[in-house]
Amino acid sequence: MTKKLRSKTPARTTYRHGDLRRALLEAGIALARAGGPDAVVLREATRRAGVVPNAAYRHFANRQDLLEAVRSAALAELAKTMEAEIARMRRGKSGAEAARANLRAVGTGYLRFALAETGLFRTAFATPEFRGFIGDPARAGESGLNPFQLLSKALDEFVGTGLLPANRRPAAEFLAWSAVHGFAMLVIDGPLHTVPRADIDGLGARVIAMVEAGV
Amino acid sequence: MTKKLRSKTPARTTYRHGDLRRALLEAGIALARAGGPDAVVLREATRRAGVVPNAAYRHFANRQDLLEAVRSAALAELAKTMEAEIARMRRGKSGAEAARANLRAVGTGYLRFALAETGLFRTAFATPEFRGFIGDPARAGESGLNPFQLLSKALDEFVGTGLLPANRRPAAEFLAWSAVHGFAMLVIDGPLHTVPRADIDGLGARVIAMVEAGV
DNA sequence: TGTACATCAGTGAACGCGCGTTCACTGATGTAC
DNA sequence: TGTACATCAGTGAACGCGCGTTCACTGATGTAC
Repeated sequence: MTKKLRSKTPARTTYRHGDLRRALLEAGIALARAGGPDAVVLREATRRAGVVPNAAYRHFANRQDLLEAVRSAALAELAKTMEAEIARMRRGKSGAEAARANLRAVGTGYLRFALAETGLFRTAFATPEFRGFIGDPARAGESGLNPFQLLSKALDEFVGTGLLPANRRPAAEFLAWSAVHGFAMLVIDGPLHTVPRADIDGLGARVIAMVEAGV
Repeated sequence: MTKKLRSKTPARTTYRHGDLRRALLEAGIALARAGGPDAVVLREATRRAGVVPNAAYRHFANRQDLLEAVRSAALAELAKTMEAEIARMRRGKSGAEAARANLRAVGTGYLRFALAETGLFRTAFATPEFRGFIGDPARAGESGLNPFQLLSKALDEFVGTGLLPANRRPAAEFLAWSAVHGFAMLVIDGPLHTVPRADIDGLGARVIAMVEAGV
């Protein structure tokens, strides 16, 4: 089937849309970016794609199905942000120094995404069970690892370079994740919401230091 | 799809209800307990109170006003759970030992409430800004301190007994809170949801230990 | 080569849903005289 | 003491809202012959 590239603008001259699935997904992502998971409204996505509401049912089973696709995209974007931070902070380091930079980058990238793309971040985690989060390759970044796997890898490296005793390694992901995730929530939705960005960055660094020291 | 419970009511014999405000608030709390903030539906609260929907407007300005009242009640309950844990764990200790027990109790009580009263916990924090959370006496427990103040006090005691250098005290609330809050989220909504309770308690203790060690 | 036809993407219209909220009312109650 | 009356808690009916979803359709496209 030949795919025609069409703009996302509603003015369509052909009867067929061309790539409606992609257009709906992108509209959904835009909605999530602006307003979080509840803003991913099927009718609004079709409106933005310049199509009648029920046309969406040719490409998604229902609203939930669209939302899941948006979630996957959000997780992949989170992974990419983390990977970029890792590449940046790790440059020119090796051994224990690199391992430290790596773990910090994982936390920093996570926070960076949470603060810059709040709507997508909330969408990524807006589901009971974080379904499929751990070990779903569809939600990965460039490296093929999803956000959870990037964290795991960073902790493995901590053990490998002797920064973390092997007996404290199990489940350490959840300690680190708790601290950084909780901090993100306090900033996004909570009492730190109105604190200036520079102070937030400083506090974020202390959270990550707490993880390094306490894990 | 969960079936919505329509509540029947003891038929009223008088024209006046008697204490409709309290009845609506309690219905709201029950709804929040069972289903979180979105479940606090004005019409359902009036149904449970055995009253016509618009009767609620004699006692609350609107739905949001009712929700705020429910939120306050939820925060007060959280404070009480924390106070109970503090009383229990602190018994017979003094000095640094008491300070440690106190901080642990703050974290443990917070987690205990989050896991036992998930709906109320989510309701308590279901608002931009956690409005009024820090320093609002209406949301306090028996001691007159709200949850945030209980944490602050515990950290002050850490400084007082020499467990924490004074220069690291500022904003330490947010480090501790991040870790424990994030952990609660991972358990309630996240990948730890299906982990057995005993393991959760063990992990929770490690989170709190991480805070103690890393703060 | 042209053309008949099957396929299926998008249309048009309509649904039921439960919600929050507004309006004009009714009737029990407490109080002033 | 009784009674008129103001107050205001709760009633009854109705609204508009936007949503997700279903149904029967139309018409552009690719392919078999």
